Amino acid sequence: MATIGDVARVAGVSRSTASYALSGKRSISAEVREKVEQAVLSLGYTPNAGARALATSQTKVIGLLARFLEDEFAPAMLQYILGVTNRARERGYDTLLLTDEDGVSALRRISDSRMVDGFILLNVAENDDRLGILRAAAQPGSLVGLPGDPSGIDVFDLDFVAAGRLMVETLHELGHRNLILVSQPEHVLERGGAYVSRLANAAQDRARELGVELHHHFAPSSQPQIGLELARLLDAHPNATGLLLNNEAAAAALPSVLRSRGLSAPADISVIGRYSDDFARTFSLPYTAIDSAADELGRRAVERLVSRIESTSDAVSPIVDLITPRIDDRGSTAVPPTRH
Amino acid sequence: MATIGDVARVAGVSRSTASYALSGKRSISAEVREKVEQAVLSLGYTPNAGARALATSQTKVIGLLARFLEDEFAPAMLQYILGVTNRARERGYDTLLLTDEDGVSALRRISDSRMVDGFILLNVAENDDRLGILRAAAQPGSLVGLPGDPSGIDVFDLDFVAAGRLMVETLHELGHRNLILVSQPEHVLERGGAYVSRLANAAQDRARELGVELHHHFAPSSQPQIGLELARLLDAHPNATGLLLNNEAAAAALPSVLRSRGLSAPADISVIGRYSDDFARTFSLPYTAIDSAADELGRRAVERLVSRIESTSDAVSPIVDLITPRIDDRGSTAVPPTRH
DNA sequence: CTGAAAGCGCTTACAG
DNA sequence: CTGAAAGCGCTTACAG
Repeated sequence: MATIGDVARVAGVSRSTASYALSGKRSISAEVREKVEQAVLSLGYTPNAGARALATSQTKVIGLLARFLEDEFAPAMLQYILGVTNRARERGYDTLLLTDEDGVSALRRISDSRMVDGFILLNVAENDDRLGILRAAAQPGSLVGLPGDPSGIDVFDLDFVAAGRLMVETLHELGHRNLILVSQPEHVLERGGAYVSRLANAAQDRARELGVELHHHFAPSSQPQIGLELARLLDAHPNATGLLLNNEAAAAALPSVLRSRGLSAPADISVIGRYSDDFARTFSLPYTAIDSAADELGRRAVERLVSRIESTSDAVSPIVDLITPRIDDRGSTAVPPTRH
Repeated sequence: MATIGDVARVAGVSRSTASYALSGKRSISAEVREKVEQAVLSLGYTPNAGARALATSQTKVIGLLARFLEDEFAPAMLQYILGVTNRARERGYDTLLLTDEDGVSALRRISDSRMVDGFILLNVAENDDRLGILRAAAQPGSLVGLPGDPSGIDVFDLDFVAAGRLMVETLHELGHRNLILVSQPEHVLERGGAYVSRLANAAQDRARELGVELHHHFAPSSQPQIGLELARLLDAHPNATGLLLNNEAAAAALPSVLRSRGLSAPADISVIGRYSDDFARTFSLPYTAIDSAADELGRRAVERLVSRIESTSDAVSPIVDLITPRIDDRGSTAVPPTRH
């Protein structure tokens, strides 16, 4: 492989001149620039990334820490990952994907060896043990997922409080007064998925304010359990006219549950879910839903991280950026059916 | 960050001795080794990856090229990716995930800049334009997906010919003589997904040999089109007693299609799919299926790549490793119903 | 506007 | 068994 020395020799200039001609970091005569560019072309020169990293202390690589938890809907993760890799590339960065079981030691290993310029952490838990390492690391980081203590770090997440309120308000406005909220399993919460309770509590509070009866239940995240549980909940709350789903598996299972009971949405029951647009397409789910905005969260995390990496002053104060929930109306909500 | 120089100073030895003590590449007195290890611990020393890469020409990173094609079932990709990243880590490698639209230039960019020691290409097409670059690259590569011309490169794929035969044989043995095969859309084939026709042709040939009538159809890969098409096929072939699905969306749509027709598998119709075990779990699909073995393919590709990277002689001849299809019996096949 | 030189942090022949 | 030195391929002050 050609080196900058080869380029310099072919162009008949010094190595420093060749380097400056390529970086544009000092003025170069048109003539010399031309010769250098010719040499680069004829030699097919590309800078050696390791050498450049050593000289500049910049790798142009972002470390992406993905956690794959049991009982989590893994395909959803792909949207976050693509949001990150694609936007990173647009900003001139490549992505090192870290899927180690032990995120703490992966983070330490990559940080200490200076393999990346910054980190993005996915699936951040309420009390995430990776945050201590990240705060002490030499490289900046962005989180996707709001932890209990976000101090000192940039955080991006869906506004689950607003999401819970929005779900209730939307059906309340249509005239619903009796709703069921199906959350993810309780152990997701115990593991640190505080967004589950953020949404549920906000929904409860808003329901109380509006005089709406809200039945909140944690439910399994896999078939066939979730299907059975949905049927049980519909039996248990016969007066409920609306179903709020903060549980992807429940959304996927609902069509067949409704069909087998001879019900349809929104004629018999209104439904609002919370999942990604992509998830809706994959499963062809017909429900109005709050988009979880996975790719957008990934993109924002990258933007912020890159500007922090490239900013000279490191006194930029950290932000917590909660995306305002947006409803994708797929026509599964309506006024409640008139009882007879 | 501490350097090897710091370690040497604290341990009271030369930098080369410190380096050798850590690599174990020459014999070191127990006493010196002890002092060096102490120094490493007290300083929290980790080698700088860029410097090491520059000195050794080894990055300990694998480049993973993933293509996300329209009309492809994206979540399936995640299994391949995890198979690769996890096995790579076990072998001491990290993974650079490349999702560039233009795989050709991504491959060239990463190869020329010496950012990785080898490549794994996912979703390889019949006539994949990345292969030319890969063959000319300084780093070795493994393919997941069999191209038309695999010469000179290690290839890993499911044996789709055997899969087609196996599907037909399994139902033939049970007594079925009239089958429908649902393939992915024809444009998947046109785009280079030759596995579609490899499976279909093998199934056709085997059916002919066994005196089985086989109706082969390309079908859409998204809802609601695929559901309608399945219904149409069942109408068009009322005497068919078995359904072979080489189309993930068809498998996902089938439960509701059967239910709405009052049919059930295997009582009324036998079903064999071809998708990953993980896919079956996610959608809780009840069908017997040939596992697409995504993670196993990823793992094998890594094993081979690593041994090629680390082998001194580069005269190792390339292999084409086709995984023998394995049927996961979920009870959706039986003897055909007796007509009356 | 350009060049000679130092330095980034490692590894590894070469000498002893 | 250990050390001094060269070299990997860049970038960037320092000098002119």
